[in-house]
Amino acid sequence: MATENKQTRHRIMEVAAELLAASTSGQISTREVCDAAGVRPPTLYHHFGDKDGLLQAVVTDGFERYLARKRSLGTTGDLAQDFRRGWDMHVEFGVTNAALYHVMYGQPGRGRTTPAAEAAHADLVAMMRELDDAGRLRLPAEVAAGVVEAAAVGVTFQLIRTGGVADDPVCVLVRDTVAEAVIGPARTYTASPTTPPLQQAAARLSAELPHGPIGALRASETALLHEWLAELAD
Amino acid sequence: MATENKQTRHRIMEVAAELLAASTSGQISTREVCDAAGVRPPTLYHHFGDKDGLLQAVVTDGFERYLARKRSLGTTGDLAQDFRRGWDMHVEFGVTNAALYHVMYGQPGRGRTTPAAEAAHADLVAMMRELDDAGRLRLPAEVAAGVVEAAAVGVTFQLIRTGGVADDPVCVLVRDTVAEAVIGPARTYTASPTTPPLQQAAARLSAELPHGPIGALRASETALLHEWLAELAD
DNA sequence: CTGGCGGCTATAGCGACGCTATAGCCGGCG
DNA sequence: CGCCGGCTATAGCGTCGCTATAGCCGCCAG
Repeated sequence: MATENKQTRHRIMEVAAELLAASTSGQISTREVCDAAGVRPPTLYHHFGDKDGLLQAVVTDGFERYLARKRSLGTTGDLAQDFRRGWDMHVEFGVTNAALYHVMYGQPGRGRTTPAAEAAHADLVAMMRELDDAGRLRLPAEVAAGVVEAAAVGVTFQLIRTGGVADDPVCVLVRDTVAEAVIGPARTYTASPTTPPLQQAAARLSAELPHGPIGALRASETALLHEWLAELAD
Repeated sequence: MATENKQTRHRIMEVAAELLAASTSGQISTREVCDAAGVRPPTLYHHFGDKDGLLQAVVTDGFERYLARKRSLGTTGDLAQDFRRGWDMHVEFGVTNAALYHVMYGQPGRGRTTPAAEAAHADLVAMMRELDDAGRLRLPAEVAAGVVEAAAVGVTFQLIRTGGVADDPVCVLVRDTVAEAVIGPARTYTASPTTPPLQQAAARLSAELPHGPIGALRASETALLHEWLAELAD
């Protein structure tokens, strides 16, 4: 029982994360954490100070694992695609760890920012700086990071509320809209080689198809059609 | 002391709203509400059932006042400008009533939606329908409402966190970006009839497009796409 | 006038919460 | 061996959301 310092601390965090994930209300009590971890309250408060300290430790740990996984994927070479992948991973983390995500971004206090949220913000600013260095950013890096963060957090909360998943059309739509507003075109160097017939046909129709209602299709439907054609031509 | 039913109930709600606005943590206790209102706990629970009932009553009342004020402004005649004004009012309500806004949209429970949030959603869908009827919506009304809601709530939370105001550049940027993505240009009545090149392109894509899911499109979506292509090629 | 009736409120208290003052365990070091 | 310091347990404080019970008081029939 001597040097199980780290072990006890780690076990408490594990148990707290499990209870938090299993909780429907997103709230846990320190007492149930203590019971489940086989520990008395003073031990918990010795390691984490107070309940908020425990929650912050749990969410920071979970988010750092997510960040490590994200970084381990490296880059695809295409900054715009890296952006989309980063967005999707952020949303997926929030949806699969709804309770933790609320601890990160759902704190009522004015001006409060959790360590995990600050880490996410720093990571985002770094990506924006990368885009800026490549000459593909349409806005100052800090403003762009603010735009992306606001939109991504909003979408994630929405998906949590509606029980949606990361490939929800709303999520993809907002993601690509924000991407287009923030990221500029790649350097002219592209010159897409050997476009498959399906993509050619989609691009051709996209060029011919007017915006607004046509035939039996309403304006909203042609708009969605344009969206799909862009997806197919990509 | 007889028929002060409504008066007592109303006073409790007023006191609760004040305490909630004055609270830095965004949390209030039923006991301090009772003390401030000069009332004992059973009275509070008689009128509101439980603490959540009180909070919902307060937030619903505040939000209904906001909705009434919004509707009393009428329309400007320009739907796009109405959209921007509605966005700004929503954000302003959230920023100036941060605690209430967290009760509306910051509930951890999966799939939970508060009455006030549902009212806001219904109002938004109505506006999107109006845009659709005018032929200026690029997306189905429900999808558009989801996009706008996610972005607006995200921006509002962001402003509350950072202590910003409604005319923050990030807010305006996201607002106009979303507006451009959702709202199309005013109708021009060019009414281009289905030209042969369009029909050719539609038929060509229809031949190339497989049945079943492809890329980001689900099977149901490709099916609908095939339908529309047949419509265009007709 | 009066006596019951029913809606609203107060008294008092339950169980659970976050948190802690205090003391005891126990391995490492002189 | 003794003592010292980090970790843990016992027990409890004050507060929380909520409620069982009873009493107040205007209202209406008798």
